[in-house]
Amino acid sequence: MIEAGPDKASHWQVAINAPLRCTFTYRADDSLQVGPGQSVKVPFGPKNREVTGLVVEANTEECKKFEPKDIIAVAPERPALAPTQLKWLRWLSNYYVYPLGQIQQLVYPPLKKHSQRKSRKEPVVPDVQPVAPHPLTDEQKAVIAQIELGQKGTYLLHGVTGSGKTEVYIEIISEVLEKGQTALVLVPEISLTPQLVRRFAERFSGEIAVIHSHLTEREKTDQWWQVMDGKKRLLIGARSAMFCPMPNLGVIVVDEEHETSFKQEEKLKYNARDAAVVKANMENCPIILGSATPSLESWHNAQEGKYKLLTMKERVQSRPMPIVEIINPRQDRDPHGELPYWLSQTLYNKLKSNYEAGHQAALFLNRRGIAPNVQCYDCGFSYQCPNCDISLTLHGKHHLVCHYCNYHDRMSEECPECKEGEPKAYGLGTEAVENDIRKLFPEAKVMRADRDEISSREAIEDMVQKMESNEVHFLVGTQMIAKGLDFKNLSLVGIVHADVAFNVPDFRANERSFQLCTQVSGRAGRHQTQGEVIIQTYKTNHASLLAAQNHSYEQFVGQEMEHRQLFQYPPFGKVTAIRISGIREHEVIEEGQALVRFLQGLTQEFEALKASKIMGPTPAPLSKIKNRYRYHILIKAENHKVINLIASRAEDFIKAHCKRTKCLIDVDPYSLI
DNA sequence: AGCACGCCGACT
DNA sequence: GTCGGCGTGCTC
Repeated sequence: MIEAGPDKASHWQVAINAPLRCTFTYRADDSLQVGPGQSVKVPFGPKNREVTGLVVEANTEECKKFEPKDIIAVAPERPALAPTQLKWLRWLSNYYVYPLGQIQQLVYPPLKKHSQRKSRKEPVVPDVQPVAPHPLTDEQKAVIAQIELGQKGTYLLHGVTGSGKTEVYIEIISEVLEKGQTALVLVPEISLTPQLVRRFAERFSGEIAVIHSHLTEREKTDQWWQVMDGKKRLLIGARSAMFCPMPNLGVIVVDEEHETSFKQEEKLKYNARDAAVVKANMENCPIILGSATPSLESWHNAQEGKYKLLTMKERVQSRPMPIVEIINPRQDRDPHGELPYWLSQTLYNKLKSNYEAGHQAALFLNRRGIAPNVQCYDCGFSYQCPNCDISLTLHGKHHLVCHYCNYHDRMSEECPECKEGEPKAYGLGTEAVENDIRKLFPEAKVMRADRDEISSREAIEDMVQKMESNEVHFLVGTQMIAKGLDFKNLSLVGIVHADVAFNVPDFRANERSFQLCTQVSGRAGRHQTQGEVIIQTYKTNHASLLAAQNHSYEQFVGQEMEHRQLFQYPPFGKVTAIRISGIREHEVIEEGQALVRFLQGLTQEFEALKASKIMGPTPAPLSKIKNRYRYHILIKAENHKVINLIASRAEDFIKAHCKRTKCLIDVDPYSLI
C-alpha cells in the first residue's frame, strides 16, 4: 500500500529548521493530515533527531538516490498556514537569501497555548473607557476617501508632523473592522508606548492585541493566540508581529515607514516595511505607509506610480510649524566665556526665557556618556578598546566604557603612556550636557533619557509621566526622545550638535540627518505655544539642515535624489552587502578576495550581469568589533532580480569556500557601518 | 545547526 | 598506545 491515492500525495518537500536552503523529501502516513503550509516534526540527520519543518509542496518526481524518511507527526499547536502566508514566507526566503525552515520559526509563538499560572502583571493592553472619534479635518477626509478598501494598493501617506496621520489610520481601521476583517499596524519598537496603544484602545476597546519584544514569552504567546484564533482583530506591533498569521486581513498600516529600525540586522535581515508591502499585495488588501519624512525609496515608488501618494500639509487646528534657527556655536559665543563651549549664546538665552516662562525644553545629542574620547595633552595617547577599533567613552568621573563590547577601564590621573601628561576628555555626550545644564539652572529639574538611564519599558513610562506632569524642566537625550513623543508643554528643542548625524560614512547620512532634524523639531510646540527649534552645527549651510529649517521635504528630496542618481544608489539601483568577519585579518581579506574574484567572474560571464558592480573587500568603518575583523563586499545592480542572482551564487560560494570566516548576506542594507 | 568521521598532539 | 582537539562534510 505504498501507492498514493490520486488526490492525496504521500511525498512532500519539507523545509527544515537548519541553515540549509534546500528542501528535503519526506513520506507522510495516510493517517496524517499533511499539506502545504503544515508544520511537521521529522527525523533528521544520522541520529534521526527530531526537528521541525515546513511542508512546502507535494513531491512530484520519484528520486531513487535516497529512501525518504517518514514524517513523525503534525506539529502540535501549529495550525497550517494559509496559502498566501506560505507564499509570503517563500518570497522572504528567496528575496533575503535565507532558509525557509528558519523563517518558519518566526510565525509561531514561543510557548504552549495555555498557561496554568495566573499573571499578576498589568495587562498588555490597557483597559480604557471608549472615547468618541475626533472630528476629521477636510484634508483627513480627502485622504480617507482616496483609500480603496477590499482591493490591493500601496498608499504613501505624506503628512507633516502634527497633521493627524493617526486619525486617518483609526478611521480606515474602523471601516475594515466593521466589514468583519482584521487589521495590522506596524510601528517602530521605540514608539510602541502605552500612550500609542491607549489611543487605539480608546476607539477599539476589546479588539486589540499588542506584540513587541519587551513582552514576556507568556504575554507574547497569549497575544499571538488571541489574533490567530480571531478573538482580537486589530494587531499593533513592532516588526516581528507581522509574522503572526492573521485571518482575513483587511489593511496594513506602517507608521513612520522611513524608520531604519524596521530593518532587522540579524538572522533574517528583512525590512518590515518592504515585506509588509509584499504581504499586503499577496493578501489582496491595501497598505498605508505613513511618514512626515518618507524614505527616498518610497518617495521614488510614489513618483513612478507604484505607490499612490496622499498628502497632508496642514497641522490639525492650524497650529503653526515651529520656527527653526541654525546656529554655529563657534560664532555665537557668550562674550564673557562663562557658558560651556558647546552652548551658543542664542540657545542659552532661549533656554533661559523658556524656563522662566514655565515651559519645558529638550536637548538632543546622539551620543551617550561624558565624552567619546579621552586623550593625553602631552603625548597624544588615547584610551582605546583592546577588542574593538574604537576609543573608550568616558562616563562619570573616570569610568571608561566601550559602547560595542562593554569593555570597562578606569581613567588614571596621569597618562599611562608618558607618565607626565594628564588625560583629558574630548568631545561631548549627553551626560556632560546634563551636568552643564544643572550648573546653569541649579533650581531646575533636569532629566536624562539615554540607554544608560532608561533601560526598561517602565523607565520610559516614568520619563513620559514626569514630562507630562511637568516635573521636568529640561530633558536631555539621544534618539530616544526624537521619536513620536508628544508633550503639551514642550516648546523648545535644541539639537546640540547636528554634525554627528551627517559625519557618518554612509550614503543615507543626509537622509538620516534631515529626518532627525524634522522629527526632533516636530516635538516642539505641538499644542498651544509656538514651538522653537535651535539646530547647532559647524556646517550652517548644510543642505539637509536648510531643508529641515524650511520644513520642506520637497527641497530635501530634490537635492538628495540627484546625489543618489549620480552614484547609482537606491532608489536608482539595488545594493546588497556581504559582511565578512573573522579572528585573523589576513584570512578575512583572503576569503573576501576569493569571493570577489568569483563574483566578478560571474558578472563578466553573463551579459545580463554586465552592468552590476562588485566592490571590495573593504575594511568596515568600524574595522574591529569584539576582536573580530570586519570587511565588506558591496554588490550594486540595476534591479533586484540581478542582485538576487548574484547573492544566491555568493551564498553557494560561501558555503563551499569561506571556511575560516563568517559571511553574512544583507539584502537592501540600511547601515554600511 | 548538529553530529560523525578523521587526522594530529599530549597524556595516564 | 588512546583521549580529545576541531577542521570537513552531510543531513531526505
